[in-house]
Amino acid sequence: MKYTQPYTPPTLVVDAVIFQIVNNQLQVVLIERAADPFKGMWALPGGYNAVGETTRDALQRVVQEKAGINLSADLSYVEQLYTFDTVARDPRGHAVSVTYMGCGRNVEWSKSEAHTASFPVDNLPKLAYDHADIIQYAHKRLAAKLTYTNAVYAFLPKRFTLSELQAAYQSVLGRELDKRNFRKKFLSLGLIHETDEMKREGAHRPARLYEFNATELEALSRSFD
Amino acid sequence: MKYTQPYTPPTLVVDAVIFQIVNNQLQVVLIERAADPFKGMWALPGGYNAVGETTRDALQRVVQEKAGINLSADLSYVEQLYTFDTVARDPRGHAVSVTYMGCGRNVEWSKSEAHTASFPVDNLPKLAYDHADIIQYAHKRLAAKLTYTNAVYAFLPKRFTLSELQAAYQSVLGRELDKRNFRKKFLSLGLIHETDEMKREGAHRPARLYEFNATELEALSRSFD
DNA sequence: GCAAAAGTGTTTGGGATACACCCATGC
DNA sequence: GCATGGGTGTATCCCAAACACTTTTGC
Repeated sequence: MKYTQPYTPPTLVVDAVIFQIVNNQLQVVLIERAADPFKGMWALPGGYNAVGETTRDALQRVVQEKAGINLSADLSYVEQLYTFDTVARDPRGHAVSVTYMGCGRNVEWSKSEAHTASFPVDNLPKLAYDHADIIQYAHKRLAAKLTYTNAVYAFLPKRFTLSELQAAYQSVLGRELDKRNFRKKFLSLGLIHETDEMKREGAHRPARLYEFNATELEALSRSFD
Repeated sequence: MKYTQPYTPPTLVVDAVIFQIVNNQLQVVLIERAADPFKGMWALPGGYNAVGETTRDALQRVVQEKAGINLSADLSYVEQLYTFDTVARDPRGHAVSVTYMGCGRNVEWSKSEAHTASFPVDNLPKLAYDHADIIQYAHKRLAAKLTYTNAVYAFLPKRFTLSELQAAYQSVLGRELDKRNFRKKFLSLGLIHETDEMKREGAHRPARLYEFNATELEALSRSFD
């Protein structure tokens, strides 16, 4: 059966805000636009959503095409963010963007992708479209998410030290936390368990390595912070 | 300039979850479908989003057309919820739905709209499409929203009693709250102020009427509950 | 021995929870 | 005077916040 469609739909696009932490800085993966509009400016990886594919599938495809990143393989957490739809956001015509946010660590792109790079969220280049707004929105959501879920796991290796965990929080929240209170609180949440492995690195006392009990998103019993 | 569009976009639709509280029950406004698919079943008011109109504008239009409700006039709080996009959600073809949630009180529709009605969220009729999922998602989000924002104002008249306020919370959260603790906590948030007016009704002590300081959404200093 | 990060406890204040009775009114 | 909902206070417990020194290692 065919839709009796009285209206022409707008173009549908998807865009990805891909976060990772590098040198204790929260960074976003961007691509440099090769063509107009906004040629030479940086933008979120994104592209068209065709009929018959979900936005999540389209995202996977365009992030692979545009940035050489495999979403499912490289990002341990992906969620839909918001749908941006102001009529003038794309100068070529009305394009509705369903945006996603993803978090990973050491996100890799093929070397051929010379126009892919990762920038600190608090020091972004000039951005195309309304992408600066989208990133700001994503950052706010991410910070909130860390306070009431176990989402940090997405930024960390399988085994990690408590200092690394705390540093991840600090990078996302943008402020310092008290070491003793942080450890006490986090350990009391029961999300992680210690391993018998230590991390020894540099001229100082080795650090105990921990693991998450679950690497799927779950709500915290008491919200953090 | 014209898009060089390599893909045909899916159909874009908008759907509204309109909440109100009636007899201390959280209810949702639904319309009875007059045509296939899902003829005779109930559904969220919604419809096509044309190129050139924002989803918010399309929502306003279709909610007026389908349910005879004026969103801006009748609902004091509206927010975008989520975009549902599974390919099979509409049997006629791939339709991506940008959904919104709105809250109001005594939401009115014209008498001619015989196929519009309001149902308790915990006792819904058989619903078309994936609308049961959408309502469940909206309800969860609404409950969360009440705990960290002043969003309840949308369900209440300009002046209201503390018992009415508490009842609104209870209807949304689906559980009882302690009267003394509720009042102490809510008053300490500084969101409302008392007026010199009393509500006298029935054979019992009159109740002090209160007003919100702001009727725009704001975050609570300490989260509620 | 010294530089560097890991690790560790206690005190204090404030808010969450639990809980029961008197007040003002209409009839 | 009685039925109905409005209105009020206290004690306890847990958690958040503030805060500084010792431990283990590599060189």
